[in-house]
Amino acid sequence: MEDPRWLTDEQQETWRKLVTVFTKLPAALDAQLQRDSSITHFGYVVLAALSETPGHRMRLSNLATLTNSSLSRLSHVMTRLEERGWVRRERDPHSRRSNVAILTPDGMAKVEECAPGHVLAVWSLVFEGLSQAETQRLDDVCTALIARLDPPGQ
Amino acid sequence: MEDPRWLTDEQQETWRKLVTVFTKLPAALDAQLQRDSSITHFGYVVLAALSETPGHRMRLSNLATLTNSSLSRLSHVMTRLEERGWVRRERDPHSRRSNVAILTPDGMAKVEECAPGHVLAVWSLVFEGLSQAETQRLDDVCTALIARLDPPGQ
DNA sequence: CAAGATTGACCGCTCAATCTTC
DNA sequence: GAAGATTGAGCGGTCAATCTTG
Repeated sequence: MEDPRWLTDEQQETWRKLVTVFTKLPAALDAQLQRDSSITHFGYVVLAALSETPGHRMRLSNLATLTNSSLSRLSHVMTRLEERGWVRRERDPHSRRSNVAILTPDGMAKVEECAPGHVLAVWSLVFEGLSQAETQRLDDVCTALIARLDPPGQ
Repeated sequence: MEDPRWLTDEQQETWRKLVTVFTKLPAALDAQLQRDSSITHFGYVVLAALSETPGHRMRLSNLATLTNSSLSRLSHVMTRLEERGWVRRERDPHSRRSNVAILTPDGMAKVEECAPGHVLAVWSLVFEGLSQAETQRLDDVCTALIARLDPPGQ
């Protein structure tokens, strides 16, 4: 666990599998949502995040953090979601340089329309095959990985 | 573990974490390779796969399967890698409708140039923080997920 | 100058259409 | 017609530049 110049055989094997997972899982999610609801997984994540928030509204910078995206990416997506009538933007009354994303009624309806198919996909791609103990292990592993990915030292 | 209509609270929480991982991990890998070596993670995967093969050559359809990509995606990437002189294509002598991807000497040099930085990134993003037991659990979890993602019933 | 946000150019991927070989 | 592969259009994302507010 000390020499970063190579990986052990076990680590290489595990790495290949992890790459397969993060290649295929997002592709499968996007494919389902695109096919059944004509929306990106990330677009859905944005709408879903707003739908769980009091007043269905949130500052863009906070929304970007919550959805693990850059402000630039979020802004582009907001533009597309706005064109479809699912969100709108408002100036934050408390700070003139902040903007707030707001879920429209149509947007809320869209989330509710997408959710069943998406949940089914998540369930059958991930959780159907996992026992409660395995789910807990998946959670632990993700927690450990996130600790490395979200630079704790800032 | 039976009703696909909703996820349990634990599953929802685990799902959020998993989404964070497969959002940030590929982004971090791409960022490192792009910054230090001006190559995509997927481009690197293609070159690395060829570098481990006898004769540094492989049929495109096999390479697509091995790298979890569509033939279309692979073909586009091959075009870009070819323009940079790292691979070339040849007609398969055994089957006139198959093509073979071949790693050039420059391509081999490119892999060797990229590898140290990439390995260091993988190590510090993933394995540095994991004990051997945790690595084994990560492997198990990935194996379980892949079983669902790679439709076994074809 | 930093934080919040937007914009445009460029690049990579997906999807459907197409071509060739079996 | 299916398998192997390529191509072009269109879309989503990144990066750097820009604008405004604090």
